[in-house]
Amino acid sequence: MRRSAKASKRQNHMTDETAKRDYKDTVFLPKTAFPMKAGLPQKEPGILARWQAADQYEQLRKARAGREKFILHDGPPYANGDMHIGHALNHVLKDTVVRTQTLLGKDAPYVPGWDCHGLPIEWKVEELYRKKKRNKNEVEPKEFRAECRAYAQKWVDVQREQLKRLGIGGRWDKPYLTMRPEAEGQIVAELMKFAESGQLYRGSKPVMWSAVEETALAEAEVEYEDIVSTQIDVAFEIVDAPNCRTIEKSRELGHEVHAIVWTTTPWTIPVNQALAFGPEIEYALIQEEERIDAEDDIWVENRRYIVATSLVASLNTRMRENDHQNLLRFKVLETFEGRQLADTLAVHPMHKLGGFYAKPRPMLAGDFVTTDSGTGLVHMSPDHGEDDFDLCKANGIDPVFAVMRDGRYRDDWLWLGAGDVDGEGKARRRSVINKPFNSSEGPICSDLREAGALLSASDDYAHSYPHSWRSKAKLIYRCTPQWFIGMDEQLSSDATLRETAMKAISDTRFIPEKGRNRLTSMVEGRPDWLISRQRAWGVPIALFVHRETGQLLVDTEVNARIVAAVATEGVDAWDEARAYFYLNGYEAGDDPAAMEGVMLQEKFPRDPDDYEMIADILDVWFDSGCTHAFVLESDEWPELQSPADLYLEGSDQHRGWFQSSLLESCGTRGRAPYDAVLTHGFTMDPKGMKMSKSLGNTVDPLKVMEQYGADIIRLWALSVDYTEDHRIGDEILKGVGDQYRKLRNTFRYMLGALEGFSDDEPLPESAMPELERYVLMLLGELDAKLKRAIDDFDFNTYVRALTEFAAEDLSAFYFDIRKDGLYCDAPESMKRRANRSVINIIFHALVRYAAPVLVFTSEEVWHSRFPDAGSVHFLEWPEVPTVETDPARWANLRALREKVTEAIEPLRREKIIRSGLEAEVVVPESAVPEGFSDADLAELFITASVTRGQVDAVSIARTSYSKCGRCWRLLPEVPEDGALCGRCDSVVSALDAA
RNA sequence: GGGCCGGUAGCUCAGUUGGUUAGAGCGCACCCCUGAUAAGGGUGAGGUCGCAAGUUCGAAUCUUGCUCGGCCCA
Repeated sequence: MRRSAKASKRQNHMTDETAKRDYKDTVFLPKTAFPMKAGLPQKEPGILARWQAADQYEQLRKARAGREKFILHDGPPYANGDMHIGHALNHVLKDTVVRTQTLLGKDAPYVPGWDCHGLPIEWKVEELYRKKKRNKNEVEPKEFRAECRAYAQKWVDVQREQLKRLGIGGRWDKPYLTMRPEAEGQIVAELMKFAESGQLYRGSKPVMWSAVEETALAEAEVEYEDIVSTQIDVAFEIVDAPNCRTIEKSRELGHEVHAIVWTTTPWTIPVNQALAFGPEIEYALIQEEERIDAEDDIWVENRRYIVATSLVASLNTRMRENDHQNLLRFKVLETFEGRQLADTLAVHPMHKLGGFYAKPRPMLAGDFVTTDSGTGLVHMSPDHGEDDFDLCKANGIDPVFAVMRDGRYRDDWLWLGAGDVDGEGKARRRSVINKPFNSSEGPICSDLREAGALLSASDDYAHSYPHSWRSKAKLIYRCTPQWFIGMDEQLSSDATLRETAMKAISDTRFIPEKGRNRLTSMVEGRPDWLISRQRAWGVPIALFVHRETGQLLVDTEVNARIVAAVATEGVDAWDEARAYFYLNGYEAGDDPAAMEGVMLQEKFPRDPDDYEMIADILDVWFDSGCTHAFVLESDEWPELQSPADLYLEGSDQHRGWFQSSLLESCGTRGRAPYDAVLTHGFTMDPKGMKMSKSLGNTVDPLKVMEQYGADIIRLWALSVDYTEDHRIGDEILKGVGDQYRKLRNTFRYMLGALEGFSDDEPLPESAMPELERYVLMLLGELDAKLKRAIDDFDFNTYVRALTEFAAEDLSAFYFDIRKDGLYCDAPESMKRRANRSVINIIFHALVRYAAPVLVFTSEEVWHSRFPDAGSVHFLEWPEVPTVETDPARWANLRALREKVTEAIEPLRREKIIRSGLEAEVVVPESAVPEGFSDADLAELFITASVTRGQVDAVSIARTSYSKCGRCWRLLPEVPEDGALCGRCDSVVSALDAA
C-alpha cells in the first residue's frame, strides 16, 4: 500500500535530517511591491495629478509631432448638469479611439467642446429669477445673456473635472465652447454663407409652439405625454360637388349633404380653411337609421352625411356613447371613391358670421388621410398642422395667423376674438390650450351645437400629445415667420443641398454600417431646415431685411462688418445702436463726402429705419453644426484639421449633430465634415429598461468611480456591445470587477516573475524552447487581432481577446507550466532565461495593449516596473517577434492536455491523487502530435510522467516516485520524500556555495 | 400611431453564405494546491437561441405575425 503524502511527510521529519531543511528560501518566488488590491478610487486621483503636472496632453502632441494625424472631433455635450452614464460611455469610447490611435503611433489630438447656448440654460436662469422674484422681461438682454453665459461656464467647469476624473485625455486647458466670441463670430459667418448663396429664406410654418413660454420649440424640447382630450365630430355642409354624382343626386332630391370631420383639437375649428380626403379611400353617403327620444333636435330629417365607409361603425359608436338619450345609427346608402370629391366645396359651420367664415372650404386630396381613426375626412388649418400647411400651400391657401403668441385668438378674430363675450359680459376668449375652452361644454362646442354642426362631443379621448419639456404645458402647432435653409434649392454646384448631402453620406464610413441607412432616410425625407428661434440666449440671425420690399440684404461688406464685430465682442454686438455702422461702414455722424475713396452707394447711406434688424436667434443645432468650421478649421487649435476622421456620438445624433454638421458643411463646403461616423447605443438598467430619475434606476458614473474606480467604468464601457443598447447594474459591474482583477493579477504575476530581470538576460527567439516559441506565436496572433479590432473600432473584441489571452493562454497554460522552471531552475539556466525573456516581451506588449483601456492601472503597472520611466501613454504599439510554429500541432497538444486533466479529476476526487504532479499518465500514442518527447509531455501536462501506449483513452496511476523537497516534483531520482532532485541539488549547492 | 434597430447560458459576448450533440470568458457548484494566497489550477452543471406559424431534407440563421425593449419621428 502506498503511503499517503501526509504520512510520508511526518515520517521524513522523524527520520531524515536533510529532509528537515526548509527549501523555501532557495526557491525564486515572484517578488513585487505591486499590490493585489487595486484601491482605484484612492489611487487614480494621484495618477491624474501626475499627468496634469507633467502636462501630458501637450507633451504627447510634441512626441507625436509630424506623425500621421487622426482627428476625432468631439461633439459638444450640453453644458447643463452633471455627467451621466451616457456621457461616461461616450467619452470613454472617444478616449479609447484617441488612445488606441496614439498607441499606433499617430498624432491623435482631442479637443473637447461644449454646447452653451439654448433654451434649457435660459430656463435655468429664468428659474433663478423667479426665485428672486425678478421679472425676466425687466432684465436687459445683455445682462440676461451674461447670466446665461456664467451658468453655462459653471457647468462646463463641473463637467470638465468629472471627465478628467474618468481619465479622458484631452486639451482641457482650452476646450471649445459655442459661446466664445470667436465661435459666435464664425457661426454668424457660416450663416452669411447660406444667405449669400441664396439657400436662406424667410418663410412661415407651423412650428411646435408653447403658449406658456411664448416660443417655438425644437424637436428635442418636446416630450409626449398621455392626456385626455375632447373629441368632436363636426358637420360641414357641402355646397357643390361637381365630380360626385352621389352627392349631387342627393342634393337634387332636397337633402342637405354634410361632410363629417373629427378632431381632438376643437380650437382649430375656428381657423379651419379646407377639408382633406383620401383619393383612394371609399366613402359612404349615410343617413340616420333610427333615433330614440331625440331631445336636441339637431337631427334634421333631410340630412345626409359623408364619411369613409370603413369608419361608419366607429362613428356610430361615438354617436351612441355621446348621448345615451339619442340612440342613433347611421346606415350606408351608397358608396363612392374618394377622388370624386375633387373640387367639392363645403361651408364652415359658422359661415353665417361672414368675413373669414363666409368663403367656401374646398375639399382637397391628401395622401396623409387614413382610415385609422376619425371619419376619413380631415379638417385643415394651415396655421396649425404640418400636413395642413403643406396641402393648403400647394392649393394657394395661406395661413391667417389667428392665434397669438400667448395662445389666444387675435383681438379682431370674428369668432372668439377679444370682443366675444358671453351672456354675462364675460370674455369667452381663452388660451386655446385651456381644457375647459375645448371641452364639450366650452364656447366652441356650444356655438357649433347651436349651429347644428356638432354631431358628437366627448371629453374622453386618451392619446399621446406633445408637451413642453420644461413647462410641461401642452403645445400647439402655430404658424410663425421663421428662417429656413432650403433643402432643394438648385445651387451653383448644380446640385441641391439634399443631393450634396446624400452624396456625402455615400462617401462616409459608418460604424456600425446600419447608421448609413438611418442618416440617409432622414436626409432623404426631411423638410427644409428650420434654423430660427425666438429667444435670447444664442447667436443672432444677424440679417437685415428691407422693410418695403421684404428683401433680405445680401451685401458681403455688411456681412463682414457684422462677423468681425461678433467675433470680437460676442453676440451682444448685434445691437440696434450699431445698425447704421453695419449698414454703411461708418458712423451716422460722419460725412461720406468728406471721406476718401468713397463708393457711390456710400454717398447715399442706408437708413436703418428702412431695414428690419432680425431679432431671432439661431437654433443651437446650427451652432453645433458649425463646430467643424470654428474648431477644426480654426488656427486656435493648430493640432486639428478638417475634415475629421471620425465623429462619434449616440445614435440619437443621426437626427442631431451628425445631420446638422452634414447639412452645414455640405451647404457651405460641398462635403461632409467627417470621413467616418461612429454611433453607439444607449445605456439601460439591468433589465434593459430606460433609466430615469423617476424610476430610480439610474446609475451615477460619479458614484461608480467612487466605489469601483474609473478603470472599472472604462472596462465596462469597452466590454459591452456599444453598437446596440446595453446594460449596467451592480451584477454587471461586479463581473467587470472580476475581469479587472484577473488582468491585474496577471500583471502582478509578471511583475513578480520579472524581478531582477536584467538587460543581458534575454535570449533570442531562436534559442528558446518550443513552448516559448509557441507562446510568442500566440502573442503575435493576439497582436494582429487587437490591431484589427482597433481598425474596426471593435473594443469589445479587443478587451475580450486581451482578457482571454491573459486568463487562458498565460495564467492557466504558460505560466502554470513554467512555474517550476521559474521557481526552481538556476537563474542562468537557458530555460528559465527563455521563460523570463518571453514574460518580458509579453509584459511590454500587454501593458501597451491595456493602456487605452485601463488607463490608470496600466500606468501603475508600468511605473511599478520602471519607476523612473515616462508615462505608459507615450509608448507605441509593441513590435512582437514573428515566430513560425505549427499551430495545429499545438492545438492538438492542448486538446490532449485537456483529456489528461479530465482523466486526473476522478482520482483526485477519490483522494488517490492530489496534485497532478503525482500522476503517471498513459496517453494513446496516436493522440500525441509529432515531435514531443515523453519528458516534454510530462512538463506540459505538469505530471510526474507521461508514456504513450497502444490504448484508446488516457489512463492515470499514482506515481511511486518520491517528492523533491524543493520543487515538489515526484521523480525517480529522488531517493525519498523531501530529498532533492538532481536539478534542485545543483541549484541549492550553488546557492550554498555562494 | 409610423420608420429604424435589437431580444443566444446567471452576466458580458461569439455564432462565417441555413448543415453534425449552439460556443467562449466570467460567475456558480465541487475538487486540488497553499511557493501568484482576499491569489493559482482542475472538473462540472447551466440555453425549447423572446413567442408562434411558415419555407426547407435541415433554421439561432430565411419569411410572416405577435411580444418585449430601445432610438428617432408623429
